[in-house]
Amino acid sequence: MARDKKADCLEGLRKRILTLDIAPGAPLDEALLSEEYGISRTPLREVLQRLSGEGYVEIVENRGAKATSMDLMVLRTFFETAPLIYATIARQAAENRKTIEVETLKTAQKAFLAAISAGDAGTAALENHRFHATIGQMAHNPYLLASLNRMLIDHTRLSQTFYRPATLPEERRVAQAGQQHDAMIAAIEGHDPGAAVALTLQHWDLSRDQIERFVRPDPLPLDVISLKDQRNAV
Amino acid sequence: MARDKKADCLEGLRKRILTLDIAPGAPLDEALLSEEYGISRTPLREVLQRLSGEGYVEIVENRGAKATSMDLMVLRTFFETAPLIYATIARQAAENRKTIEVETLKTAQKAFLAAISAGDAGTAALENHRFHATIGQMAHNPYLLASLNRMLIDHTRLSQTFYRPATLPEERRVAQAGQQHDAMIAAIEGHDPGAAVALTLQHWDLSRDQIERFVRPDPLPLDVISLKDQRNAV
DNA sequence: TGAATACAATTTGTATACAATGCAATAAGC
DNA sequence: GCTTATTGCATTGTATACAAATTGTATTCA
Repeated sequence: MARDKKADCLEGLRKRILTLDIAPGAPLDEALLSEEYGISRTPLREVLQRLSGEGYVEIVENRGAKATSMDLMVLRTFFETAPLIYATIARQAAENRKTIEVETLKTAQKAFLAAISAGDAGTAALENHRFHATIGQMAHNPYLLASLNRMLIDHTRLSQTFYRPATLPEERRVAQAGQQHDAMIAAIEGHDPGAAVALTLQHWDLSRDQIERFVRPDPLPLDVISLKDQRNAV
Repeated sequence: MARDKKADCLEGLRKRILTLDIAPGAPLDEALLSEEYGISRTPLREVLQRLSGEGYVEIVENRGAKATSMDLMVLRTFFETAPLIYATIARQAAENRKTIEVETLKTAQKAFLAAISAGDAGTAALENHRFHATIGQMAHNPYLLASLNRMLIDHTRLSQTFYRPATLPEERRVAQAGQQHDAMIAAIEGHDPGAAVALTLQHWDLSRDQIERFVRPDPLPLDVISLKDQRNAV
């Protein structure tokens, strides 16, 4: 299996960053990682350079690499920019997709649904990432693709909780996301840019609401010790 | 001067690709370049990886690096996408610019005008690149910045002839581009997103017309040998 | 006590030697 | 004659050893 260790390392680090196994801002130790993936530091450093170009990590000279951080201002920008990029990519995917690419997209969707059914949250998030990255490819626009791929990194990291539904309404939203994917496939396959854009914006709304719940979760219960007891406690 | 050879190499290769000194699709020989910049292959390869991430070069495993190519379909996409990215970046630059950044932009513009006055076409193109990259920074949108930087690479390569005006109308257009820059600075400094967008679209129109003249130049004269002579020639 | 400095330890950056891969030219087989 | 092997060469990929830089710690002196 581990025939191409360098590729494994590249893919492995991508996954670990996307799933928050490596947290935003966490330092990446060259010696440790090269040991872990069974390669020397030279190719590992090339992997880090590449990940830096893709937006997964940030490298500072003489001070090593970190997983790309997500501060408040960037988050704000993320919400601002996502609809524009996603919608434009969807439009161009519907316009420019090749027949063979639709099959790739359907395969990604199948894997996505399977991961949801299996309750495998990490895999579901990664397969969702792959689904949207595939649509990005289908737009055949290298310029916008650069933006999209950067957005998808943060989007996947932000939506980690999405595929671990705790309540019935959450579960329903996950199922709805799966249905929206199917509708998007149909619009893209049918060369219908208008529908692709509309569906994409709906999909974004669903995702955005869920992310907001992740960023601003319900506050911890105040009444574990009742307020009255607290007053008398000291 | 050549204290940090690696940085020189990075910057040098960027410039050579932007000025078409290294043509689109041209292979980059590791041994040759490392010799040329006085560094070993290890850091040179890291430079190439980085340039790959920035969109300047394309690396194929076991087959080396090439300057990113510009085929017909990509060119079409370029014209399609540029207004959207440029306008959106301009809007956000006007909204989000910091005071200190305006000075940086003015410095870039000064260098740009100086290069034009000096008739230094290569430098003018590079300084124009720097001007627009600076506006990109000022938008404080890492997602869109990825798109913008990729567009600017191809834009600079396509507009190489622009700053080498051969006729009076061309010279006038170069001067107009300089004036538009000044107006854009004012709009961004004045926090006027609407004006920034409008000016940017005008600037794009000017640039697009010039690029079209570059891509589709005037046909070679047919009457060097008159048509009548041609008919009788064979 | 606190600031400054010298030193040690860890980490990053680079050069070189060697292994593996791909390409091209030539030779063998149908 | 055309396709298919084979061999040699050129180029890319990797490991290791070493150099440079940064960080943390201890020690000295005001």
